[in-house]
Amino acid sequence: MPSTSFPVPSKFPLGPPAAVCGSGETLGPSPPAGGTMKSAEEEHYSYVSSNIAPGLPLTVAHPSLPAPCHDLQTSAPGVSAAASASHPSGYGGAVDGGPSGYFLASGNVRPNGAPALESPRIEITSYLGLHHSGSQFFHDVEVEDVLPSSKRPPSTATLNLPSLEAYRDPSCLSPASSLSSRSCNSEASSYESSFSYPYASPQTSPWQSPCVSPKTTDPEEGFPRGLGACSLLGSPRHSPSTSPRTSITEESWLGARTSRPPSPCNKRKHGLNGRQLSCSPHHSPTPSPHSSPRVSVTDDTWLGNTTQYTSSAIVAAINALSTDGSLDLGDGVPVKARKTALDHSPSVALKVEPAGEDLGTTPPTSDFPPEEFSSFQHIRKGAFCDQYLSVPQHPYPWARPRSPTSYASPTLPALDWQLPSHSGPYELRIEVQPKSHHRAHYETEGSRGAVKASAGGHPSVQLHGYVDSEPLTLQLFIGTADDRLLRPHAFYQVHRITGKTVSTTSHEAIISNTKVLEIPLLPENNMRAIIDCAGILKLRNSDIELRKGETDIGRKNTRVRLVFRVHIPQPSGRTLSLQVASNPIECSQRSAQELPLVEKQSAASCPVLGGKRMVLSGHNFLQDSKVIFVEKAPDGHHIWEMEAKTDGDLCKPNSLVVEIPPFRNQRITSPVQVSFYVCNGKRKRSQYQHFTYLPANVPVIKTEPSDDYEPALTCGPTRQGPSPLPKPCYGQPLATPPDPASCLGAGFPPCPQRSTGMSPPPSSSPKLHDLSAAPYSQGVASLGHGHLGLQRPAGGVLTGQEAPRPTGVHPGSPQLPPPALLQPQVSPQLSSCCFPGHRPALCPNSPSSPPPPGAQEPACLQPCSPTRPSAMGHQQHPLPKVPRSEPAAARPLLPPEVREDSNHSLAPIPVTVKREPQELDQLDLDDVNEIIRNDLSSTNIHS
DNA sequence: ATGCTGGAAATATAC
DNA sequence: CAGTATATTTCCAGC
Repeated sequence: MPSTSFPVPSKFPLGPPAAVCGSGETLGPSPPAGGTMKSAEEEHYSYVSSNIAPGLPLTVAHPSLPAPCHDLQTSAPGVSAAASASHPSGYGGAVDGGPSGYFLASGNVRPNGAPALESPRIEITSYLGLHHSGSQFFHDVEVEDVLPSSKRPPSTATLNLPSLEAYRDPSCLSPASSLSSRSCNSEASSYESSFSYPYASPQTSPWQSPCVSPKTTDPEEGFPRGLGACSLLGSPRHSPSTSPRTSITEESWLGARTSRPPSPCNKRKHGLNGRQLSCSPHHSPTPSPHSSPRVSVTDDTWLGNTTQYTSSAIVAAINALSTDGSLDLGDGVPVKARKTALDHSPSVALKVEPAGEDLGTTPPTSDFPPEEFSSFQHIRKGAFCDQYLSVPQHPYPWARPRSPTSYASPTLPALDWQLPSHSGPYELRIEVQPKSHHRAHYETEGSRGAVKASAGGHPSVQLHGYVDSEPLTLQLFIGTADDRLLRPHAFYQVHRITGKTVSTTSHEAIISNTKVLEIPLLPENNMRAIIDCAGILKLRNSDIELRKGETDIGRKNTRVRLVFRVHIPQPSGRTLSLQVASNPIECSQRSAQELPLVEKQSAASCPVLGGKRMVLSGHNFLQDSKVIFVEKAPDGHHIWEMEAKTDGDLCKPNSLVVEIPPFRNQRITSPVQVSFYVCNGKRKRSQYQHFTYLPANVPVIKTEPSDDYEPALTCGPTRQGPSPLPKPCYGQPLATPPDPASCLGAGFPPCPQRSTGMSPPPSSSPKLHDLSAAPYSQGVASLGHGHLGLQRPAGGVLTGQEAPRPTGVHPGSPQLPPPALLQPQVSPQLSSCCFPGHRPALCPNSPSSPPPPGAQEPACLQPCSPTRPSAMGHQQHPLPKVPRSEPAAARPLLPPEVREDSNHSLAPIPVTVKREPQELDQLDLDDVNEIIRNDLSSTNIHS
């Protein structure tokens, strides 16, 4: 099929497309490629939609849903919108945020979207700013400038790439690009689905736009492919496998990029080298097969080659597109990869990204394939925003007409915004939680299937309170599961599963570098969807970490949450957005087999005297497992640590009985939140579980602590009571998510919505706090600890779980926290920040950069308003906040506790401070510092 | 033949 | 800087 499309190799026409849009153009290209390519059927759904989306309103609602359709819609629009918006604002985030809140009124703009979209375009500007890096996306121009011609051209389209890459991050472009490439590359192999994304592109990020557009669109599927196509180009060599590498391109580009050099790069390269070849710049590498994927990376590198690439890439791409493309690719690529690749060739292409880049730049144009492009283009243009989504989507003929719907809102809230799970009569709830373990698959592997429910079957989500007859679209993406605010996970992407065993139709879309699965919610099904179409794809850490804007590290950052969103059109013309996150899911093979996991705890609280027994339910408990209770200071330091007695005889792999130790201070007058974790050895610790000590005398009533949990937990409803077993507290958890409602809430703090309603409520408020707190805490803690969450103690908010992270998984986060947090959340801000400076990267990175809090915050506030996009709010908070939040969350809490603690005096029990924790923290810190360093260095370079 | 797994070797990183 | 411990990725093989 595709081939045809390809037709133009030039295809890369993407370029053209892009052109269309302007920035979008970039996208355009991609789409084409992708779109076309795609193959398939599956995709088509998407495609269609996508396309539509832009054009159409998503809304989707419509019946169309029926199938595929919906796809598009929604998301896209929203996204786009947002994206666009963002740009303008700044970075993406902003954009979104900008918008307003959730609701957005789409109305305004949206519906048509067009208008709105355009605005978004603005983004372009941004890009520019970004420039290259950022630019990735678009930039054709930019690219050109920057890049050597050779490269560019080929790549041209470039944009695409970005997009692809984009997958996630927006961050920075440039670097990203490289990254992306990698990603791409890698993907390539895998690709298929994924591909679409370009992952890499981190940059893209920025706004989405970049990404968005291109990718977005379709990401996946089609579009993406498009991208892919592009990529392909790039890849040339790789094409086969490597193609992906395209990345190379990127890297090459970068040259600078180098900056990043950081480890990742190195690693990769090495890797490549080692393995494949790579390295070399050119493709040469091509290396081997498999590796190929990686190789790509290597390639990436390399550079200069770009040119070469280009051509070759192009060729490759073409081939690919053509169909199959198979051809080429073949080479190195491992079988699997190949297959995929081929099929997807497009995908591959995508991967190529690099090429994309180039391409992007260039020319696009031309070629576009057929109609589609046009379509796309149109769409895009119109939409803009759409970008994301749409684009890709496809043009395919098939595509259906979309309906119209509604979707309007261009401005859907950014994915890193915290949204409530319920508002007014509506509640988005996860009826069946996913299993706590799901081994994610790499691009180089075949799918490992859909996420399943612990009791068999699959997770299910239902929207309660919706009485309209219009179908809606349920969005699903992979979110983080750490104690910071919920945001798209940089190292994991949702993977659409199709086949005989899948009963739920779905469509992929890429929003701001994050793959989003769109699933129809039909009134006839009581607005309930069985999620049997969602797998989890793991992106190589090295590919993601190189992205410029990326501040998180992948190592030991293997837990995710399924995040569901639904956008409900309101009579007022606005759109109400609800979100709920699942319990955490451990995606690492190793971690799943070795790390203890606490799913439930029979008690959530107990009087300071302790002595009660608590039953922990979970996995990987050993006879010698230890349960450590910890009280953390706001800054993350462990004020008190106590090993609880366990009954070895009663220990089973799935359950552990512990005796709650007495708290160090028997005189507390208010509940104190502490944490505990199960330790199977040095680096084998479970996540932190929340626990609350109650004043001995006081009959405390509050439940707050539990709030979040409570629902879930409830465990100790009373707290004290250890009831055996209560529910699952989800200990893990990440907290929030667990509860449906809660989850969101947390995020938002600001938000009104929830808050409004909720705030008061335990959960909500708490949550909010949590979130904020958490971030901060971490921030504060700076490092390691992070967990401050605990602190919240008072509040009882439990964040979810934190992990005792020995590792530092989040390391980055913690420290970076600020940055990291910022980015995500703040997006807007960041965006803005970034934009201006480009440095998006900087923002993130620079720790220092504290974000312009002011700005952000403001934003936040707005969001807060219920309707609004809380997004901002939280985003901001996070960022700027570090400070703030902390204050808010942490401090509040702290005060009490802290005081007491500090006083110790009170505390009868001597406080024992373990160092380990600290060590851990240190580790984290180190990691963080390293990251920061890298970022800075890269930054400098750029500058 | 394909997709989904579970295992585990090969690598890459962290200590 | 080398060696060891861990974590991540890639491969294999079975169903």
